[in-house]
Amino acid sequence: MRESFRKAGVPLTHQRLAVYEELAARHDHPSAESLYESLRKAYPSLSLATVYKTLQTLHTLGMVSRVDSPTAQARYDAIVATHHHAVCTACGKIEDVFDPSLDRLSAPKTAGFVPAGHSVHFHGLCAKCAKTTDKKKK
Amino acid sequence: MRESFRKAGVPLTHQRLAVYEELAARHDHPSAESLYESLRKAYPSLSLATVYKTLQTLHTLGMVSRVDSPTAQARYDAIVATHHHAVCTACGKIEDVFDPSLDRLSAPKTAGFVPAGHSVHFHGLCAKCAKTTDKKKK
DNA sequence: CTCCTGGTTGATAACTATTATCCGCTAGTA
DNA sequence: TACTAGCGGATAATAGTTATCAACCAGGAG
Repeated sequence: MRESFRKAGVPLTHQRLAVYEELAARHDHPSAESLYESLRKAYPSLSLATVYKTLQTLHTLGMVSRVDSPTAQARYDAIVATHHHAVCTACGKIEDVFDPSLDRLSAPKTAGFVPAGHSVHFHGLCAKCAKTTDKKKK
Repeated sequence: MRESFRKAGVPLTHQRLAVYEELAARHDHPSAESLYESLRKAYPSLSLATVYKTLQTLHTLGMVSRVDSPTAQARYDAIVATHHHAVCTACGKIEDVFDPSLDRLSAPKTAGFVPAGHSVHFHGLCAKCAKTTDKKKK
């Protein structure tokens, strides 16, 4: 934990530790606001902006994951048939993925959950961005 | 098309037709704003709010699908290991789904895409909301 | 232990995506 | 063609998130 920060060269502050510990203790996938509400009891001076910035930092360090898509905007599609998506993490491009084998995934075994459908999100680099990244490495 | 509207009892206006046709003609999963930009050339009087409202209408009619998650807020998770989610469409609750069989999905065959990972989103009703819906039906 | 310095914090303003409001107008029906 | 419920347009309002910037703290040098 402490090492992860040192390795990345970012200071380990009280606030960052507090945000991470709170998040690790909860299993309800809280939003930034929700974390802020919980934390302000123990740290009244904590700012909401700090929670956002800290979550961002932790995310880039790979210590935390985001549940929802990284693009804030809702994006639409005239294709209603079941299909899946490949999202480019660099440019945000969304490509359709048609693969019937993905359509027949078994429903989750979580007790009482009534499944209505599912979708698979692949994330990675699209052809164009993969090439660009390649060039940078050279 | 025209029937879908009649069946649902909603008027088929020029604007709705225009939005749908534009969306059907594109395959880049445009956002509301992006559609608005394209449409305002042919329909200068079109309002952005109308695009939003129309997309919402089309979505509830099942004629259009949203790519991103329905919850606007980003939600975080201290679990970095590969796992999946079951999202309740009624209350927004997110449950973790651990199922190794889902972790080994084949990467998309889209040309040039460099996959980094994937996640499966189940959507449906959680145990609590399924019960509530049941009561309403009675 | 103390000082220094760059990165961080906190408070707030700004910004972006989306939704609500209100009034004039239009699609669908008779 | 006339009627009327619902829609469209313009704008304000809202929610979530990010930018700004002065004051402050963590962590290394001395």
